[in-house]
Amino acid sequence: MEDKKSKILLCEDDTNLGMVLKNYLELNDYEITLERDGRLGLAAFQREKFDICLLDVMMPNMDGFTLAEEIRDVDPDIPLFFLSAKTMKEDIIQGYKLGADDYITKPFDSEVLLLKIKAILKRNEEENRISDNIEFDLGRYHFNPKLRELKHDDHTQTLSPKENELLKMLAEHKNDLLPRERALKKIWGSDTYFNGRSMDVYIAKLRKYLKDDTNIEIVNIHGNGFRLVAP
Amino acid sequence: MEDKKSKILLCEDDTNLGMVLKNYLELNDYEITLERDGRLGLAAFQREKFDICLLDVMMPNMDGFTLAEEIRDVDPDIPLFFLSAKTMKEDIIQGYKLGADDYITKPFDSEVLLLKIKAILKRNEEENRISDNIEFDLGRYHFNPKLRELKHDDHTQTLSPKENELLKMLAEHKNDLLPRERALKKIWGSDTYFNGRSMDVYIAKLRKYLKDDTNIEIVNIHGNGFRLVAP
DNA sequence: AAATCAATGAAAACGGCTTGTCAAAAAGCA
DNA sequence: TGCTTTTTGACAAGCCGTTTTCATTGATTT
Repeated sequence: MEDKKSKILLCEDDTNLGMVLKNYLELNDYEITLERDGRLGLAAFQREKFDICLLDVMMPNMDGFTLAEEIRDVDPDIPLFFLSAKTMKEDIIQGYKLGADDYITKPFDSEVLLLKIKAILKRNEEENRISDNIEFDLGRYHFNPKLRELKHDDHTQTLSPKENELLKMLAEHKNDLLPRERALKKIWGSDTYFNGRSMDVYIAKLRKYLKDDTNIEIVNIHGNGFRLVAP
Repeated sequence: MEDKKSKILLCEDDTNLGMVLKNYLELNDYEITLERDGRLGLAAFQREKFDICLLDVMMPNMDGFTLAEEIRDVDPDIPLFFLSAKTMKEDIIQGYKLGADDYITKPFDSEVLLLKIKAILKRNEEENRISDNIEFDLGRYHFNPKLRELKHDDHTQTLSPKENELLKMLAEHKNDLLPRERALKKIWGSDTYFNGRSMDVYIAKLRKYLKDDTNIEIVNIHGNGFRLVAP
């Protein structure tokens, strides 16, 4: 499994600036989705998985602040940068209130922007690394995501990467809802019909692996997601 | 025992500063490889072995932070110094300071730099002396990487350099995952198709050497790496 | 309650990629 | 030069993820 490029959602209605920035960031090995207004930005966000969002404040259809709220509804943790010509103090304050990680006023130095992006992504990476060594007890089972190992008694099942990631997410939400959309975006990268079907296949596989402890169940919550029920 | 000169990788796009620094450090009995951009720096790093890296932050082709990440991939422990003009935003610097052993702002006093280099190298030398003499017990086997010797009962197998390095990495991660990519970058210099094939050949060789103790196994974790299972 | 559409469950087929293995070629080294 | 070490090439075997198909269940409308 290779290190994949980090994906950036860039919402900017100024086509010139948007394209220039897109090209610049692509040269620096990021994958950019550029949308030209807030509504399109939200659609892109709901469809794909991003590592960071760069939002222009003033855009047609939906402004950057509103878009930020919508995004925060779906993912409370994703880093947000606002790009804005406004130096109004109130705007900046509102930006940070919405949980912005940075508020960048135009014109800005693209090199500095790049370094800020890197800094944020690196911080997030390190946080992920901490949760990398977690293991789970599920009834009679013991689950080690790092080794992709699901044991019980003297049985050891090696999980495939996708099985492993899905079970890990379920275990992190043990006895709680794991929303379909969340899992699809995190593991499959986007919430589409076929990815959804694929996920169902994996749910079936996990159920088979876990069937030796009748106290453990993966319950479907229709139209919403799954819940791993376990002591 | 003879002291070999410590080798320093210096990446600096300002030719003047680069040459001055190179000469100064050479006068102080270090061996310097000077490269003028990030990509060349990485190439040099993969080609030779260094004791410390001095990286300019702003360079053509690949900036110092990115280069640092690449270097850390291959060798997580090598000391890194960043050299940078002062104009950078403090917070960015702060973010990256974590990975760096020092962050030096230009203009700097070369004498101070020299002292810092000495201090770091001395610390590392001591650590290396310790980790250099490690031996491993693997089931019935005893493995001495320094002598490249793998013994069991009255059998002694002398390992080739590559066999030795690979088994050493596996042993350092005993019962844990050794990621493919990590081993490839560290031992082969880069993660390419043919290097991967080569590594598989070596895994097969090691398995053959280790087959006399059935408690020892080198297990593949598909797409991920290998795990040396041993008591 | 019947009809209908959408969401889910389960099995199997397929294509692509990773790994295991053997052997020969190439590169290093004494 | 001979020897060991390492890389390359070819092929088989295995693993994985997606897609397809068909069956089932849940929600909604009538």
